[in-house]
Amino acid sequence: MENYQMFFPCSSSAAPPAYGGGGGTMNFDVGSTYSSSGLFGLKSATNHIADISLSSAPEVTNKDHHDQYQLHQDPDHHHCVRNNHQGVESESTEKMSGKKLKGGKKVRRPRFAFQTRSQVDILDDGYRWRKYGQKAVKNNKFPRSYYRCTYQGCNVKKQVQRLTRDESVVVTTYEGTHTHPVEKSTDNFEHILSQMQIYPLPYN
DNA sequence: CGCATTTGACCTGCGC
DNA sequence: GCGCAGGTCAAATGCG
Repeated sequence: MENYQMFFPCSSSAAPPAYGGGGGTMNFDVGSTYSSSGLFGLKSATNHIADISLSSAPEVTNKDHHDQYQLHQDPDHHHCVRNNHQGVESESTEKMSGKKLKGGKKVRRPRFAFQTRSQVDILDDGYRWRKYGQKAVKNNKFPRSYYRCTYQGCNVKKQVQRLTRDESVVVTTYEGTHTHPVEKSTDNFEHILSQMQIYPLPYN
């Protein structure tokens, strides 16, 4: 049985900024990403997530380089992490995502990263993903894997990476919004999510 | 056979 | 301009 432990670093001492109302239960107000289908479009997830325990994250701040993932979202800007460039809205140009976009300005899509403690890299969030790349990441002994939702017309992507500092921690970054319902029953995960408390970090 | 994964090449942005 | 790092593509390969 996997033990998924969500890391939502609490920065209780610092009042979170406006979005989502700050603090409280499951209150993302992040425009497209938190769609009607749920968190990151995860309406729910996982058949086999059995024991997910909320945690006021142990110190996960990672000063070395881009490992510095913490729960964050960036509707328009890149915050803690280097989630820069990327995100072309147009479906037709999706293929060019991250590549040249002649004459066009880039529109950044919101991204979410969160950490989970898990033996496995892939959280079964109920959607079907196809791996399209893997890269070694600097200052990290684990590679980062890139996945795309396989549903036709859905251009949601996610990245999965394990932290060097703590091998049991998996960082998942979602980008985009699912345009379709979840493909499997994932009631359990939905229940988990409904109980989560989110404490967004302040941005600098 | 069809679909998913692997993996090296390629492209782009950024910092120096 | 150059090198580095991140992100994507696509051919090859694996698997059911």
